[in-house]
Amino acid sequence: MGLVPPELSLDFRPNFVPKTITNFLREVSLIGNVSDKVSKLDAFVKGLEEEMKKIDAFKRELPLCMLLLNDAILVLKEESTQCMARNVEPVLEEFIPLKNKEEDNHSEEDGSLITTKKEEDCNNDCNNNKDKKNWMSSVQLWNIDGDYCSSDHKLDTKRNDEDPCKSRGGGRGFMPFKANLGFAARKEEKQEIPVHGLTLSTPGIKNLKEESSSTGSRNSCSRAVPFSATNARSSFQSAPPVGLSNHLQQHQQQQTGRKQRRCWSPELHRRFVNALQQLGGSQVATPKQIRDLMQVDGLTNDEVKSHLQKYRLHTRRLPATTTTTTPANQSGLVLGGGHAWMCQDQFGESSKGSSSQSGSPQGPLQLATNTGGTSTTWCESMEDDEDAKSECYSWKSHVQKPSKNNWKSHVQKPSKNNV
DNA sequence: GCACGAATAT
DNA sequence: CATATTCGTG
Repeated sequence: MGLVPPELSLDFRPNFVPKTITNFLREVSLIGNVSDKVSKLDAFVKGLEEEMKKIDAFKRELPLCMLLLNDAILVLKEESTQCMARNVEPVLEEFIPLKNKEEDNHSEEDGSLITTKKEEDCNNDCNNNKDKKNWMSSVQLWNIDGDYCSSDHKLDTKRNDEDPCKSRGGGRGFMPFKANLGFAARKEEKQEIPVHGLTLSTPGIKNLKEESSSTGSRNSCSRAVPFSATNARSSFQSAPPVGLSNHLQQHQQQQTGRKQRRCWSPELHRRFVNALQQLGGSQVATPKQIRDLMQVDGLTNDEVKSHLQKYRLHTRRLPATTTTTTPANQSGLVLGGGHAWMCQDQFGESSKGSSSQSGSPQGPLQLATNTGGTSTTWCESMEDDEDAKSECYSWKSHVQKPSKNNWKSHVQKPSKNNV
């Protein structure tokens, strides 16, 4: 857009007249009868105005068309006016083209632009599917949202299988909403191998640190994806696609030193949340219990612990934004910073005891989209309850104990961890 | 020695 | 940021 050629520049408005107009004026100039001239001019203007209306809807996408039409209309009107005024008719010369119509096609380099086009062409273009299409595609503002929503929805409703890790190029654990914001899309949509996310899909490889350092990517999943270019390096142990036994995983882990990043797919998370509910909430549930309930093969305590930690973290710090904790939110799913947490656990009430939900998919999840990018809007509902319990928590949060280090030195437990 | 939560590293 | 690891404790 910023490339408007001189001819189209607003600065030239008074001088720039498309050839078509020029030719038209030339014709008109040949007419002796002034009234005829005027009527002809008016007719043309009218036609242009009509065209203008037609493309009005596309003005955003066809600014140049609008501009040209507008220019033409102005010029013709002026001409018409002058004509009537002088009753005679000299003028037209000023509109005489410097180039010939024939030049149209090739002349200027920018020629590609509308400069060479006639109004009609322009109009045609305007009505042209192609343009419309472009226009439409460029509108994406809502598209994005829609996309996001839909995909999201998809996940929620059918989340049976695969899941984001695989379906999305760079998918990450939960629903990677943010990712696709418009541009990003282009990235390698690696559709590589079907790494079944679900279950624990631990994607297998451990390209961990090495590759992580190279790309710095933080997409857990993508990282895990076996054959991605970035991972090429770690190919030496191409990942066993799916179910990779713990055994194997461990083995690999040993080799690489670092554990493979677990991709917490929505499904996985769902189970996690489910387990939480059954256990009475994130504040009381312990990693081990959770893991047991989740019944996910290969899932480790540490992983659950880690996830739980984050979960708590997120659920607990409710935006001081007060309010918004409408009861309605209770079963909501919340999103923050791109991740969606399903805080369904409002076990506060019912849920807890009922084992009913264990296997079955949880009820309808609702999304509380918070695209704001701003941080959180965690639905904590239940967490409120928990906050009550958070007593114990509070002391934790009061980390402030600086003495810690000192103690540490004193205590100096040499044991296990050091290894 | 295990399980946790918190802190820190990646 | 999300996840993994480490640390300090009970």
